[in-house]
Amino acid sequence: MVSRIPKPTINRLCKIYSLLEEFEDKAEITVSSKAIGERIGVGSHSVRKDISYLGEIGTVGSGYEVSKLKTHIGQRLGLNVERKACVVGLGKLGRAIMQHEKLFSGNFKIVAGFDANINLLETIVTDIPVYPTCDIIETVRRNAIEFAILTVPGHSAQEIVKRLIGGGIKGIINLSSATLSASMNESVFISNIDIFGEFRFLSALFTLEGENK
Amino acid sequence: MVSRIPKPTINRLCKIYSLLEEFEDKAEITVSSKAIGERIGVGSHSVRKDISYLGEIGTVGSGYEVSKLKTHIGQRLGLNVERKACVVGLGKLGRAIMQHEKLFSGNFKIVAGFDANINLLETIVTDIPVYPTCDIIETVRRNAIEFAILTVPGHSAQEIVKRLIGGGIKGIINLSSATLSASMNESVFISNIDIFGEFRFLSALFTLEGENK
DNA sequence: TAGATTGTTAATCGATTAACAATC
DNA sequence: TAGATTGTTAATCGATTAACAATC
Repeated sequence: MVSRIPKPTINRLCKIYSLLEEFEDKAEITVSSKAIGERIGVGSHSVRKDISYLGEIGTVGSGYEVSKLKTHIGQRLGLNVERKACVVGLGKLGRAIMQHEKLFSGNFKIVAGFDANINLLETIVTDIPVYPTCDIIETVRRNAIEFAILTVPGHSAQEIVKRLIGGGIKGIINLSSATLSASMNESVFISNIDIFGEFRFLSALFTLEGENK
Repeated sequence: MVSRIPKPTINRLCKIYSLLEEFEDKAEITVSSKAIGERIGVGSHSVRKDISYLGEIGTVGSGYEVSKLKTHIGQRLGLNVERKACVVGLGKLGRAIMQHEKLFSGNFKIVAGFDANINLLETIVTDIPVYPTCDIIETVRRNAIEFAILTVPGHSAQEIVKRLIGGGIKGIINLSSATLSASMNESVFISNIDIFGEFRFLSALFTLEGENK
């Protein structure tokens, strides 16, 4: 039996997967753990250890076959499955993300947008259908939307999450300034990304530089 | 001598700081580690441990004084110092961030924008001065800009970073799909945030659910 | 063969959690 | 006083790093 995969490893495997797409475009046949490590910013041991969670995939002496490794990672992590997503909060940031179609390489598709401001909805020009936030539960359920990206003001984030969960959402990327966490009985994955908070963090690291490595 | 502060702790202290701003607005006088923990999604022990890196600030039995704790965190992490920042890459995402002035509560100020496309620059309506990317080094240096946010395509990220570092930048938030790392001799903090990669990560977590807690 | 590179084990490192004495 | 809550120590947990035998 293959053991549980640690979260940091899952994260790196996702990065490796993206990298392999790039190598495939360049028609590279094989790649070594050293080459991968240099690109994603970790040591070659880490890369080998991470990949070893998927089984024995490499060839001693010559490295990994690009297409084979990509297939293994994709299958194990379910990265080849198409996922439907929605954006909640159609301010500048939300609209920018909704229309960033190019970055959704392959398996993600934004199928709906939501905003509390009905007047704003009328002004949005896009192929993607947009709805008022009161329709979240019904729309998410009807379209079997699995993931959501939150770009609403921090104070309304918690309420929106409740509705998304009510509609059966499976994962949420929270770009609001609020820190959200799923309560015990709810099986939803929440990833908090606070871009502006990140400025503070960098600023703090800089202040503490020296004493802190 | 106070020991080195771990990175996860620094990150949480930043979150606590934001929270304290909120409590201050609500005119709360004191707050307990339990209350803080509930809001940032960690246990009360973690909160106490984190705060204890700053010294003995709380009062046994009644918790922490909001304003006192905020002052301590702010001073130690340098969060009260005003920082100048710039945005490189003025596509939809970059413009959205540049104009998100409201979220820059207090200590961050975006003083410049850059884009490689000179025609695009002409069309941008904003109070913030914008420049072609070839002016990065000179502009960053002249204005003593400390932080940069990168919203350029992945393939040009590395080249832009070189210029930013050439201008003396201290921290970079990288929102491109490329994973960047500072080489040994460069003292710059880089934070990689791949919003679209995060979708993959969530999708993988969901796929592995059950076997992986 | 000789050089390269994997997969795995063991050692190290660092962070989180638990528990509790101290005390307002 | 009794209840609440801190700061700290010790125990646990998990991830990273180092090293190397195996082998193409």
